[in-house]
Amino acid sequence: MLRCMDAARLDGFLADRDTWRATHCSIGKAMDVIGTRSAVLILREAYYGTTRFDDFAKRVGITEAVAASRLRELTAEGLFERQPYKEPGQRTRFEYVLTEKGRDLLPAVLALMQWGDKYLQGKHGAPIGMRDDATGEPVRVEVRSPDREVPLAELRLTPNFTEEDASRP
Amino acid sequence: MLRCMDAARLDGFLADRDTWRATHCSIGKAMDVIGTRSAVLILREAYYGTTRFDDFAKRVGITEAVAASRLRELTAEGLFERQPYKEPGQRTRFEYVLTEKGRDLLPAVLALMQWGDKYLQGKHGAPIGMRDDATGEPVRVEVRSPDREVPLAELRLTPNFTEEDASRP
DNA sequence: CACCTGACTATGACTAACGCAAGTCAGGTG
DNA sequence: CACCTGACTTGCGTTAGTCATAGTCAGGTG
Repeated sequence: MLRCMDAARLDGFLADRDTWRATHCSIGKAMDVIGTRSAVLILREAYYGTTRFDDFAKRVGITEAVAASRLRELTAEGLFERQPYKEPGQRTRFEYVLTEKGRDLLPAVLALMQWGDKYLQGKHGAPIGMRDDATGEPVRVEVRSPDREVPLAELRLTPNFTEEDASRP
Repeated sequence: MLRCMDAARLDGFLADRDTWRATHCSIGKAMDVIGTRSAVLILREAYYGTTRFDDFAKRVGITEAVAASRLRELTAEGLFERQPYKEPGQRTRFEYVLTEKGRDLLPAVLALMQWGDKYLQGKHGAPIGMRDDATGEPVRVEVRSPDREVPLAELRLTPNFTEEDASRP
């Protein structure tokens, strides 16, 4: 515990890591919602503009059964809305449209992409480049305070709950 | 495909979403590495400063068997290094220390946390607050170009590969 | 040298995630 | 009215992720 040169700084009773469990941790809860490969790839496709059932299955490369399960779950969790639509001369169908909750996962998904681009692509590098459509400048995902990017070692974590809560389920 | 008001802009042949598959996609590759709940929570603990086997198992709340598997996999993938250390009067043991590759996943993990704080915590809000240790300012994960935060609808994605690559395995 | 402790390994069982293949079903088209 | 198509559902088998419990193993302590 003396060699924490690359860890965040833990404030208050958080500092004694043996006295509390991160049971209400948002990271765990988030993983319960989008902890599968197919869920994240469906989100990716939605960011690319996909809205229809068959397109999700085809473009993600999963079976229709899996696409149906994931879309049902993600809709139940409120990341997608199932909306009726009607093309002329066609019957009414449903499409899966991102909600704000779904759109707000963009930083998480892009952070994964950015990491994969750097470490998992070999010499080819990023297969897809991201730019600001308004300015043409490259886009990155950053952990930052208003003025600057903050590295892990300069992050300070403070509890917003009491020590008693920490031990409860 | 006309209602893409909340999707990224796809450049070049990317625009015709039916002609290519995201087979080399970094997001999928990243999910192959950290697609499990236990892997992400182990990373969280590492960011909090944990380095020892038993502590990972205990603090994450997983069995030692699972901790052993995940730490083995994450070490094999290069996110952790297994380093010998010796406390005085103790025998030599091993600890799991984050590599740069592991540390670089911080934005992805914090993005999940930020999203979970907003949507999965009910009225309590974020159980843990993040601040810049140098300035005391709050810290956020952002998708941004040098000057500003970029929303999904103003992201432009450009291919760094050829149309032929797009169809290959 | 018996004991303890930290770091694992082993066994067994259950569930979730996934693929493949086939079936259903509603409504519009010829 | 037979057919087609998009949007699913069903059934089956495999693998991966997880838990619970118990066992091993190395080395330092008394």
